[in-house]
Amino acid sequence: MMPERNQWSKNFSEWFHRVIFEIPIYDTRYPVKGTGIWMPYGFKIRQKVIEIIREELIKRGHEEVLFPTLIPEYMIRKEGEHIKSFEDQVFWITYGGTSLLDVKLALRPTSETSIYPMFQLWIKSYSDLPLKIFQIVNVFRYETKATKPMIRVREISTFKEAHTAHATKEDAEKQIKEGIEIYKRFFEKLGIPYVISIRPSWDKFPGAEYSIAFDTIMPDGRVLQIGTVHFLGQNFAKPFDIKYMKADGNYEYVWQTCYGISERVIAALISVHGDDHGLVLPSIVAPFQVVIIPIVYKGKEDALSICKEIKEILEKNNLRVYLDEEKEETPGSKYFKWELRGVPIRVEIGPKDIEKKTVVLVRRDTLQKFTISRDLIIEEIKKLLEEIDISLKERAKNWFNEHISRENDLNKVRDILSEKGGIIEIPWCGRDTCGQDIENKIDVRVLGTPYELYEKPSGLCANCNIPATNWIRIARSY
RNA sequence: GGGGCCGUAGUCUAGCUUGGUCUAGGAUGCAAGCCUGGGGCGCUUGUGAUCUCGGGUUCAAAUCCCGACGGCCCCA
Repeated sequence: MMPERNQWSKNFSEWFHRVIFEIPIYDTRYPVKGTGIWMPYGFKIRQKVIEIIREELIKRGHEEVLFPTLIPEYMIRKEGEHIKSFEDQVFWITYGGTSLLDVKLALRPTSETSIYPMFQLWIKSYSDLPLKIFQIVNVFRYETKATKPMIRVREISTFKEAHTAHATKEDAEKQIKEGIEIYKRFFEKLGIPYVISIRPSWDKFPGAEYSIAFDTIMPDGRVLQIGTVHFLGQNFAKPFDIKYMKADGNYEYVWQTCYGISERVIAALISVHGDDHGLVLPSIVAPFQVVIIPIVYKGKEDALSICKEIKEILEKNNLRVYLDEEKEETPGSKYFKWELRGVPIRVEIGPKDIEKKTVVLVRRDTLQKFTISRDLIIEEIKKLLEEIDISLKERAKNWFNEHISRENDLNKVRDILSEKGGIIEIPWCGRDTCGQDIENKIDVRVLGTPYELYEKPSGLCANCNIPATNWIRIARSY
């Protein structure tokens, strides 16, 4: 019987708290608002996710670096629009020991202003370009609103930011496309559905020419931004004086891009695949892909040795396996525990199986049980893992698509968003004032216009009735 | 930006309105033992809270007041 998704969708906030706390993945009890601790199981998931994005970036010519956490005040203030927007969110270090610092130090809220002064030193000629680097670090933002574990935090513990510099505008725009491709592959590997939108001008990254963002839909219908790609033009190159010498001996400012993702991706990963029993992890990120539960009766302890043999065989075939040998815990209790943790496949081995040389396989997504011959275990498990991964992605995709629609009537939009949430596309005139008017009128967030090719709407703007020029996506968001 | 709610063992919670019977009750967890073991078994015993912190009111504060810290919700 397929596990239900009632708690998961109707009581998502509670569901989320429960799974991250009980598994445990993330402990929120640390006494600083908006911070938390990655527990071993959560850390393993995080590690897998990081491995994937790192590999994708390196494959496409990015090199990993590590910058300091502290940014001197004069540096963070160099780009006007940028600091204006982050001003209220910066944590400042004002003391060194007992003495007041002459130059205040910011805890990076993001790293443009710490990285670009070094770009200025590193980039001399066109042969230094393109420069493509990334780092995975923590960043700090003084959130004033209510914080939420992994989703709105004051210390973003897992911030992957890539920064690139190019000789021409065209090269930089090509880089934007590559950044988007990298993220698409990344989210597809994790099975997280998304839409890509060009953010409205009033919501772009401070200092950018334009911003493109990936959004997913959480089980409660609210939208979560899980990745952003920004075209910086020469907006930072000028204040930071990042110039290169062209072949003809003249100097030109570089063209830049940056793109980032954070642990919100992990929140999304955990959420989109879950059900009322807990997590369901795609095999690519599951800390354990298989858990073995021995069913040991008194006087029939030989199940354990067979379990150990099977564990070894599976591990030799590059599977991540956990054998739950805990003696005090009943099998039933173990089933619940490992279902909560989202292990894709459970193997049960008891006296009946030993007698018949079989094992029982249970898949986490559907909870279906199969009895198979012990000799076939490797093939069967590999096949089943693939099937589970495919059906997880499909289920997530289908659910996502059911939560995207098109409407013309703003009142209806408001009703749909408060009932089931999701993303709604409406025809729009393209004017900022009108877009912001929509946000205020029905208390929603404008995600932006579709990035991927779309036919244009033919009718009138859903808000102001002048001819529409594009679709605009709106949602309630985190 | 504005308004509201909450903080009691690891976790969830009773008690707070009307201060005294609270030596703070329960469930769950944890530990030991018995019994079990193919879906959270049962029983026994034990463990665990200076009632978030600081200040105030009072003969007396988990309970009332103020502040800080932390958690949550709603509105713009």
